[in-house]
Amino acid sequence: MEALTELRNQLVKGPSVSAEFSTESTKSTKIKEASIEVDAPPNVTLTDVANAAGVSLAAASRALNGKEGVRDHVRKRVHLVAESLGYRPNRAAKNLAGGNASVMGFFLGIDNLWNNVYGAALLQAVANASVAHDEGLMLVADSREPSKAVLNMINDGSIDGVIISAVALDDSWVEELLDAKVPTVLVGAHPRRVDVPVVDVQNLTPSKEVVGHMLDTGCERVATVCGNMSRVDAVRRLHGYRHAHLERGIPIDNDLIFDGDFSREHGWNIADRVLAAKPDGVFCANDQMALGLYDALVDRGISIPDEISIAGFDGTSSVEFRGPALTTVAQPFDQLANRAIETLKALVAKEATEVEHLVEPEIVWGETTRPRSSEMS
Amino acid sequence: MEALTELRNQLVKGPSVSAEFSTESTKSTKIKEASIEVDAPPNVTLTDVANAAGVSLAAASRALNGKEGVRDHVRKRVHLVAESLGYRPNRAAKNLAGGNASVMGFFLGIDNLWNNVYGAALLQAVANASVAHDEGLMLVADSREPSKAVLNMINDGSIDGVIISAVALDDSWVEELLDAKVPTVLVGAHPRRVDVPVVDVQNLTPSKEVVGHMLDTGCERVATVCGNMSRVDAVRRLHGYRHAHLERGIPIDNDLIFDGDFSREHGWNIADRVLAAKPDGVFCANDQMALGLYDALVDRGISIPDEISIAGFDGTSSVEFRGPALTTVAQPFDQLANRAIETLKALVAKEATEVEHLVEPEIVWGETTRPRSSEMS
DNA sequence: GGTAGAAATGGAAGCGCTTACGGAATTGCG
DNA sequence: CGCAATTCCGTAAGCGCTTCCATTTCTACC
Repeated sequence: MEALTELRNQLVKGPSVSAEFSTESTKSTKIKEASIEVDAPPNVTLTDVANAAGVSLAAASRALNGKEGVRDHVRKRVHLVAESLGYRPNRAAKNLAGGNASVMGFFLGIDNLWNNVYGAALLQAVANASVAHDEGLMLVADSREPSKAVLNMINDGSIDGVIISAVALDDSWVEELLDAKVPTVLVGAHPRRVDVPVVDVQNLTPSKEVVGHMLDTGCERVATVCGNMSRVDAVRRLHGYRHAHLERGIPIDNDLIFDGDFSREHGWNIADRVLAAKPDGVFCANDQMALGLYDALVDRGISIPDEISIAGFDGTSSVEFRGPALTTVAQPFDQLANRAIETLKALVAKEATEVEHLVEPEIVWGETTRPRSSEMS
Repeated sequence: MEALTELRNQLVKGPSVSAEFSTESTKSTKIKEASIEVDAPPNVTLTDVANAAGVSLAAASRALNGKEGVRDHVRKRVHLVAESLGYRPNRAAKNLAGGNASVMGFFLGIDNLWNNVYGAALLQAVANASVAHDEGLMLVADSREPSKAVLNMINDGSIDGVIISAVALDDSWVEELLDAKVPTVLVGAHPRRVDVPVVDVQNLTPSKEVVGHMLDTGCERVATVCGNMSRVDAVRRLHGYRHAHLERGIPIDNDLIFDGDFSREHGWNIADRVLAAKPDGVFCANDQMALGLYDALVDRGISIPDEISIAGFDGTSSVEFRGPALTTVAQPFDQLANRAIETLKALVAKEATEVEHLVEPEIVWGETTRPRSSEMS
C-alpha cells in the first residue's frame, strides 16, 4: 500500500502537463495526503443526543420523528438538545433501518438540456422545491434504459420514487416502472396511461383565452402551430385554440393549423408556410416556436402585432432580451415542482392521492398581441 | 378511472365544449391504496448471494468488491451467482457500513439554468458521466447557503463530495467547504485558491490560436469582448488574445478590449461601442456574447466575416440554427465531466491527485471567420 | 512428510437508525 | 388510597453491508 502510493506519486509527478503558459501551467502541487487527514468530524449521532438529553435512543428517535409515545416536555428537550448539538440524522442509517431514502429521482429524458428551455426550467424548479421539502434530488441520466436505471436506484435504496418530465414519455418504459410499483409522478400527462399520478398545468383554458383574445381584438384569421401531437399538452393546447373559435361561432379552417415539434427551429422554418395562409394572428404551442416564428416574421419585415399577433406558451421566453415581450401562458414551474414532490411523497408514504393535479397558469399579456380592451369575453 | 379514459378519448376525438373543462378539472379520483400494495420486491441481499454461492458473507463481500483474500475461482463463482440472482448492493447499507455513498453532489449555482447554456451543458455532461462511473448525482440546489447545504449532505452521508461549477465561485463559501475538508472539485479555476482541485479546459492556447487566425487572415484590428473578469477563464482568454498579438509583434490597443459578462444580452448591447472602434475581427469570450454581437451586427447590415470576423468560446452555439456556424472553441464537456468525477472519486478515496486538470478543447472553425489558408502559425 | 508462514475463510462486531416488545410510570376511577 | 387501564419509555433486535480477527487451509521448502 505504502509502496503503491509512492509509485503513484512518482507517476503523477511526471512530465508536468504541457506548461503551456505559466498562467495555465499545472502547479503539480500534490494534494498532501496529510493535509487531507480527516479531522474525524465529530459527527453527532442519535445516541449522543439521547445521552445528552438523558433519554433512551428509542425515545429520542420517537421524539425527533414526531411519533407518539413521548411526553411533550421530553420531546421538547430532545429537540432542544439535538438542535444545540447540531444533530443531523444520518440518511443512510435512517434509510437502512426501514425508512425511506428521502431522495427523489428526477428523470429529464433530454439529451440536450441546453436546448430544451422547458426542461431546464422544470429541472431548476424541482431542484429548488426539493430543498424546501428536505428531499434529496437525484438525477437519473441514463437515457437509453431509463426504466432500468430508475429500477436500480429504487432497488439499492438510492431513491424513493421518481418524477418524470413529460418530455420523456416516449415508449413503454414508464409502464414498466408502474408495473414494478415504482412510485412515479409525471409532470405532464401521459398519452395513454391515465392511472399515473400527473401534475400538469391547465392547457386548454388558457390557450382558449389567448386565442380568444386575438379573435376579440381584431384578428380574423388566427393560425396555430402545434406541438408534438403525441404529447397531451400539445393536443390540449390545440383544443384550446379550437374552443376559442367554437365559442365565438367561428368555423375552424384547417389550413390555419400547422404541425410542429416545440422547437424554435421549427418556428423559424415554418414561417413561409404560415404566411401563405395569410393569418393575422398565430398561437404557437410553446414559446420556442413563437420566438422562432417571430424572428422569421421580423426578418420579412412584418410588423408585430400590427400585421400579425403572436402568442406562445410556457413563459420561458424571458431568455429573450430584444424585441417586445411575448404574450404567453406562463407555466407556474414552482407550483408544478412542489405539487410533484408533494404527490410523490404521498405516494411513497402510501397515502391516497388524486391522480391528476392541475395547476393554473398565468397569462402574460405581452406586446406581441394587441392591447387588451376593457372588455374581454 | 374508466371515466377518465373516456373523457380523454372524447377530448382527443374533437372539441366538445362540455368535455373541455371536465377533462381538465381534477378528477378527485383517489388512488386506491390497495392497488398500490407492495409486492415486497424480493430483494436479493448479500447474504442470499453468499448462501447460494456456498461461502460466507464476508467472503462474498470481498469477492464482489475486488478485495484481496479470495481465490479466483471463488470470486468468479460469487460473481456468477450474484449476476444470476440479480443482486444489487444496497447503497444505504454500504454507506452505513463505512463505505462511501457513491453519490456526488453537484452545485450549479445558477438561478436561471435555462439562461446559462454553459451551465446546462455542464450539468448534462456531469449527469451522463456519473452514470458511467456508477455514481449517483445529487443536485445541490440551495443557492443561498450552498456551503451549508453541501455540508449537511456530507454530514448525513448523502454525498461523498461535491463538484462545483465555475459559474458559482462567488464568495468565500467555497473556502468554507475546503476548510471543512469537504472533497471538492471545481470545474473552472478558482480566482484565489490555488490548492483546490480544478478541472478546466485550456483557455489560453485556443484563444490565442483563434485570435491568431484572425490576424493571419487579414484582420488588422481584432477586438475582444471579455467575460466577467472575476473569473479565471475570462482572464485567460484575454491573455490568449494578448499573446496572439505579442507573438506577432502587434501592439495591443486597449481601445479594442471591451468588458463583458458572458451574457448574450451584453453582446447585443455592446455592438455600437465595439463598432466605434472600427474592428475587423472580434473575439468574444464566449458564444453567447458572440451570438448577441452577431445578431446586432447583422442587424446593422454588416457582412460577416467579410467586414468583421467573429469568434466565440464554448461550443454551445449549436443552439442556433440560423446564420453561419460560429467559429468557436468547443468545450469538451464530456471530458471535463469525466475528469471531474474521476478526480472527486480519487479525492474521496484519499488518493493523491493533481490539483489542476486541463483538458484540451477543439477549435471549431466556422464561417464567421475567414477560411483557413494552408498556412497557419 | 512435516512444519513454518502465507493466504483464504468465516464469525462476529458494528455503522446509525427504527421499531416491536415488555416493563415502569402515570392516570383514571371506585 | 388501591387497582386496572393507559401511556410512556428503555431494551434489544435487526436493516444490509464492511471489516477486524481468529481460525482454517494451502503453499513452500527443508
